[in-house]
Amino acid sequence: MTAAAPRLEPRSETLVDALRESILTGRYAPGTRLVQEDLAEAFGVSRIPLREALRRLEGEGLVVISPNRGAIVRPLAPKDVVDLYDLRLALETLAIRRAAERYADLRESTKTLAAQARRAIAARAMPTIFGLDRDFHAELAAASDNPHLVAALGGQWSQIMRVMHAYFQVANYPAAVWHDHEAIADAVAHGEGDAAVARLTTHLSESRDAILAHLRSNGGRA
Amino acid sequence: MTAAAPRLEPRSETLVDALRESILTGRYAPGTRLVQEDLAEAFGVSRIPLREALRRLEGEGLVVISPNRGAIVRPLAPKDVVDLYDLRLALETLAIRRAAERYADLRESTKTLAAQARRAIAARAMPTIFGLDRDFHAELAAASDNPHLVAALGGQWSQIMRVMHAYFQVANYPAAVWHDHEAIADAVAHGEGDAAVARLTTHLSESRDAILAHLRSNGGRA
DNA sequence: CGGGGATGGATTGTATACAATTCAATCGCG
DNA sequence: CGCGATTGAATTGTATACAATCCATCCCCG
Repeated sequence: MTAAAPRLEPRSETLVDALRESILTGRYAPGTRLVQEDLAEAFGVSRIPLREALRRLEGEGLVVISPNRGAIVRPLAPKDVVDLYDLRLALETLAIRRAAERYADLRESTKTLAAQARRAIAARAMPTIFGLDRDFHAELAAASDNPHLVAALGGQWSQIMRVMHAYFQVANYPAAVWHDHEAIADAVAHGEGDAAVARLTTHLSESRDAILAHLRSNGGRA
Repeated sequence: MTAAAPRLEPRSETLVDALRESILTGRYAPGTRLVQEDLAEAFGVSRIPLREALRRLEGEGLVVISPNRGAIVRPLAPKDVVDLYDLRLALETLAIRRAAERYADLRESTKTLAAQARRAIAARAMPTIFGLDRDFHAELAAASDNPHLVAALGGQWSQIMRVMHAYFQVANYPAAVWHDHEAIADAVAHGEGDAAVARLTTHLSESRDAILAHLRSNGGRA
């Protein structure tokens, strides 16, 4: 297992995931210059697939590429946190409204969602928790039956993860998060869009404020 | 001057614009295979910058790339029109709300917007009209002072343009469009978010329904 | 005839090599 | 001593060449 397994997918695919991971976890801090040759050597590939990976991350908003000047990890100011959560609220509100409209078709998946939330309350390992949070919101998006919305939310989620990681390195997930998730899932399952949206609104506001408070106390650097 | 002027920007930059244009205008129809070598020869470049251009268009949702199978122009079904307009309404609603909140800071640009709309009523050339419509909504997005929202809307706009082009090849812009724009701009300029959103909602619904009716009568292919 | 597997052309994926651009440090001139 | 031009290393952008993959066709065997 130490030797590389034979590749099934193109290098640029795995590169995107590896680079994204490195950025989300803060291994490459905001503002860091991403020199193509260095990265290529680090990942054991040539610059060609690496450049494509950077282009895709640019599309996700994780890196900024200036022509002839190279790529940097996108800086992240407190205002970005506010803006991102504002946008996310609008998108997830739409997702919930559409999901609640078709709740009859969703009985199974919403039950799964709520059960997942309840199980998550017991979880402790940080990567697991991140994954569960991500999965919950991804499923919620999928329930909207709007692929374009799903894509838009997927793109934003990378940014959100970056923000959350900066925060949750020190603090722990408040248990309230999972109760919010359960409440949202239940409301959607009963077609109560307004209730679900209301809960989501406070859910996101609290997350955002907690992150902002943490950032400010730490001195929001770039 | 017939010879190519010295390039200022990288080839891939101009390529993205050229390819996007070709897709938006329908020169490359939905579902068309985009063979790298053919395109590279057509544009007089190698495949390397072309591949990067395709990656960026993938990020905009204009093309779909399957590993080892190549790229195609993204298909566009009637449901996509519904989903896109649903998403667009949510995004522009947020833009308007935020813009209306800071209307005091926006006096100049909203005046420009409204004036632009009035001038547009007289316009006749199709490319001009498209540009004016695009500019209006882009300025509206910018007025929100949320760069992430601007980026999200910018990505969606490519899709919208594709949809609109399919429609407006035969029909003409109804003059009502510009009156809607003017009304929206005025409402924003006075901080009346609700009124602006209401007008936007009908504006988009009408556009969407007109496009759907046209698509259905023509037989919605791919 | 009918189906499973080999085979070759077409196409994508990647490495290497080279050209073009940027940026900073240095030099020359006033 | 100050300031603009110059030069060169570092880095990005692109072309060419080659390897890997896919897909349709054909062949062989039942």
